[in-house]
Amino acid sequence: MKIATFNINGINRRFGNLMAWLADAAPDVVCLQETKATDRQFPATALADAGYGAVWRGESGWNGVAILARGAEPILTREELPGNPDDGQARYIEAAVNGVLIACLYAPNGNPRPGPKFDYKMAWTGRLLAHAGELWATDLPVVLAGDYNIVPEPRDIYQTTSYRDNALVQPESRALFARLLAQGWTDALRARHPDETVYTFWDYMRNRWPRNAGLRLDHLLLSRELARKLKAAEVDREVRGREGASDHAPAWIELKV
DNA sequence: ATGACTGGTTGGACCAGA
Repeated sequence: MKIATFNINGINRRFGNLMAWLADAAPDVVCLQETKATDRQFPATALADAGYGAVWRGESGWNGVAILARGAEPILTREELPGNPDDGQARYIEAAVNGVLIACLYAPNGNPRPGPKFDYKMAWTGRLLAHAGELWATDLPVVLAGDYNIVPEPRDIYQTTSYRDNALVQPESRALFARLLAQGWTDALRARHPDETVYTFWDYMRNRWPRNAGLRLDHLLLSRELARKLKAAEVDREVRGREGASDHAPAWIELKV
């Protein structure tokens, strides 16, 4: 079973890129972030024509998340992160596919810092930590996949000082990610590549892709049982180099299921 | 500190991303 996460940065603007990658990679499950489409604008019919069932939650202009399943209909279990009924941003969706609980998340960026956006990042990611703790306690097979907007360690970003004050690399941000791992979750990409540099995002600006000036922001965290079944974890880097690409590349895992 | 890239919402600069 192959499960991917991909910050698509506009599903309709980049529908051709998405279709080409789906045809090549043939993932069983795809977590999408930044669909930037309202629920009505979501291209459910075209995805169904390509063989993918979907659940989605969008809003106008920004954010938006979706879970696709090849030859199946995901069974929706949640469409918001618990803990704040006043938070209307479309950043979380959760569904069961083939016996695996898939959590698709798009954590807030948090810039500029300090300020209300950074406070929101901390609060939202804190709510994620709480929910992840509850999921861990169920002992279900769970994948927490998405754009966490956190660079876990210094080696997960290219050599630079330009991100020094950025929300993505702050000790408070990294501490939240570390607390997730401390619950027991396995960071699949790092587990399969303990000594390699792995990036999933390259800014559009300043030739960051040709220079390989990247960051690792997209993560797949695995529950205990699924970690034992992990066969492979990779980033489809070449997708970032295509015409009209998102600024993120897809990351995926292969499970023995 | 600023600018540089891209998408979306608009009807034009502006917000947001990271």
